[in-house]
Amino acid sequence: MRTKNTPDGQKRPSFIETARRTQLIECTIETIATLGYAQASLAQIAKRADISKSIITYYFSSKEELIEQAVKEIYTDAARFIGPRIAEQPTARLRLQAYIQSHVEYISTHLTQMMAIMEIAINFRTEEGKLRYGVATEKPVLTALETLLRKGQHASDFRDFDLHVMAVTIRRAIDALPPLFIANPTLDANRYAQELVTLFDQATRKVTDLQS
Amino acid sequence: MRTKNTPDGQKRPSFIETARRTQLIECTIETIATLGYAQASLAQIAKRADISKSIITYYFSSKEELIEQAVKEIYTDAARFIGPRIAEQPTARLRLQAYIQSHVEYISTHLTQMMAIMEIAINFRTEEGKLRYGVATEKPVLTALETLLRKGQHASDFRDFDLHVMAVTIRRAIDALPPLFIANPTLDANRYAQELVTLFDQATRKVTDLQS
Amino acid sequence: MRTKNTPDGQKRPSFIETARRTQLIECTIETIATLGYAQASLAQIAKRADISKSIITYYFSSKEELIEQAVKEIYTDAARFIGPRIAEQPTARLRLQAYIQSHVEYISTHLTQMMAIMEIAINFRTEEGKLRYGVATEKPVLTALETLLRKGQHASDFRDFDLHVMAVTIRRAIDALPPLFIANPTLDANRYAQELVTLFDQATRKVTDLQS
Amino acid sequence: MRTKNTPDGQKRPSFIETARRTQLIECTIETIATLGYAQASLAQIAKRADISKSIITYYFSSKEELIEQAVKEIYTDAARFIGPRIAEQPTARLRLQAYIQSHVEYISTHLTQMMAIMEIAINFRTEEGKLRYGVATEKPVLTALETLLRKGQHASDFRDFDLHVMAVTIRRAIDALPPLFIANPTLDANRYAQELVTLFDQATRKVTDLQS
DNA sequence: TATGAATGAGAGTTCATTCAT
DNA sequence: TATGAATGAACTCTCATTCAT
Repeated sequence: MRTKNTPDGQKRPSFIETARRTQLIECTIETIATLGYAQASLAQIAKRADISKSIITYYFSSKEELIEQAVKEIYTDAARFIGPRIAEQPTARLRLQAYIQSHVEYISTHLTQMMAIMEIAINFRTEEGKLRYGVATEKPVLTALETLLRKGQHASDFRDFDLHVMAVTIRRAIDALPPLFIANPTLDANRYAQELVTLFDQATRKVTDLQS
Repeated sequence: MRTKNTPDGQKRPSFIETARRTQLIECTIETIATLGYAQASLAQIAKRADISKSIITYYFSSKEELIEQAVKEIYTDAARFIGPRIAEQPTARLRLQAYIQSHVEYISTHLTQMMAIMEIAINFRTEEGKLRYGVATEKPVLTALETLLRKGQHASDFRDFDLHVMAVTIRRAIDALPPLFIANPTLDANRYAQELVTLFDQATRKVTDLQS
Repeated sequence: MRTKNTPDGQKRPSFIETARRTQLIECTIETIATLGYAQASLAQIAKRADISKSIITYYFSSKEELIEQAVKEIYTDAARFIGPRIAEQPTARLRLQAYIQSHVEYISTHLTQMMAIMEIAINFRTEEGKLRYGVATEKPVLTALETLLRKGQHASDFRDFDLHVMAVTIRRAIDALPPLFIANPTLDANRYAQELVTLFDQATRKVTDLQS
Repeated sequence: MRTKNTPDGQKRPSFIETARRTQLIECTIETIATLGYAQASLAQIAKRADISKSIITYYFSSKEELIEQAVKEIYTDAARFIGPRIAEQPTARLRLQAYIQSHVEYISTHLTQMMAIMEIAINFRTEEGKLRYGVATEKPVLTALETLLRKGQHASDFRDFDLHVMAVTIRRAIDALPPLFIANPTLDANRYAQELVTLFDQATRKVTDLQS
């Protein structure tokens, strides 16, 4: 019923609709991040938005759709920030550096979203009981990172490590951040990023490159 | 009603009680690992144990206690396996190596328990809504690892990295394994461990040590 | 707000109003016939009409009124078709024959309406929980049929059966048709009508009339 | 969870369970008969039984199962009464007579059940929206009646009418009774049955048989 | 004239927990 | 020691209706 196409083109969502959907997605993200996935009932989300429960199902056909929209929103925004920062680097080594730095920067400035998306990734299941954003969903992300690393190996920037192990380790190092930052708000994101950069720079380096 | 200490002495748990508690804890672990934390209702756990739901609340004062016992059980068993393997190593470098290898070995042979404990860590909250096994709970684990690393730095085995960052990165690299092994049962644990060992060996090394 | 009579005269409904009301009644009939009474929510009706839900409550004070109008519409149209066909027959026997034939003919060509009206008759209840179109509402219909039959008895066309039993049986034989035709579209309406005519012709006949 | 088979045989339902299930089925039948299918929510049923809503889903896995059990119960009981009364008759004509009489007798003494089953037949839909006890379900009933009639035709007891039309007409004449009896409790069931018997006796008779 | 926005009531269902036996 | 029985709270979702524009 919401935002449907009409024969003569597309029905633009009204201002209020856009505002409400945005508001509801934000409240959903906040609620999940704050209370955890399991406690983020429609009632809690509505309470946070200070509206009635039914409004949510008025703008979203189901809780499932609401959460999927939230995920989409978060991913899109993150990709817009991070993507270009990596792409503009000329070498694999610099791209890996940019990969880490841009992720840390984005995460440290979007803690709520990052907590929410992790809660969702871990808990959101389809009707058949399988994780909606589980290992399979992460695959493209890992593949992209592996591709970056592989190019580095081909260019002799990197040593001959296992691509998958390295990619997973980098990803998990990054995913570790949201709870860290939330538990310790004074944590210095730049320093943390720099430490990670150095860590993985050494980890990926050819031994001979370290000489002298 | 449950075996509690009384001022005048101790009431030993009966054989049946011990057996039941063990059985229930195992079933809880399996259920959480298989269905996920949210789906692991008392009904599901009882179903898996092929007993009535009430038995659970007879032996455990609440679901909360049951899960806490399960966590305790898993931690204890893991520590018994891993602890000595690390302690017997003479140098920090070897201890780190043993740390990674013994963790990977234990995890790859206790996937159910590891999945369960991760589900619990991520989802189990107190009544006030705070994670019961969150960052605070992990602190001792991290501290121990940091101590290991610090000793290595003092002994000039390791370079001068940030202890916390390195410790977190190692932990997350290890925590990544359960879902990986479950999704890909043919994964070679030894190779994975060796890759991680090499990765963090290089990451912690002093540059000059790598020469020639 | 809706066309109501005022003391000083009458407010004629506008063209648009008439069109809308007709459209909405049609869509209501179709929806009820297709999805069943319970599934025929205002949302479904509006969807079928491709308009907003609110239009319905703009032109009809409530869902109750909408359905009552639909019933009225269906009854009126059916009566216009069937009434004259019966009236023009000279004898009771022929009128009964025409009664059955004209009903079967009308029903077989108005299946949607007939399904809808049956759904409504069976399900539509007042606020107190009583059927709005239950036995009481059917009474005039039965009385008319009973009158026809009584005249036949007085004219010695018919034997001395119980008027009410015969009338009810004839009505139910006719009411049975809509689901039959819908489930089996190849059903021959004329043959069915002829079978019913013969059936009730024999059922109403005096035994002596059947001789020779 | 209810009444499950165990390896060593069958787990008999407890006395209370049997009593509750019986009670709940009865209350369901009464509620549907009284308030209509749409108003017969679990809340209403529980209210009538003076228990909490959850008990219903404790004994029945879903509302669907509850209703199916109710249907089964009603059908079984009715068949037990009616079946033998028909079977014991030697000729088709007498069997048809017994068919009508036993149905009328059973219906007039089980009005609540008959109302309920009609409500259910008309309204109970599967998830796909199709009637659970619709035309298809009635087929065996009609087929049995058609078989009875066909034998009568073969034995030259009956004239050469269309089997399906006659069967449907007889069924509908019988199905008409529950609302009639409820609206008019003083109605004489025996007289009604006798009228129907005569009606269909004449309707099925060969013309020549009526001579003399 | 038309509609989007919003709501509260109530639907079926799940669940941890209590209690009597 | 074990369990069936029962409950109340909370869950997601549907719906007829109201209201401002």
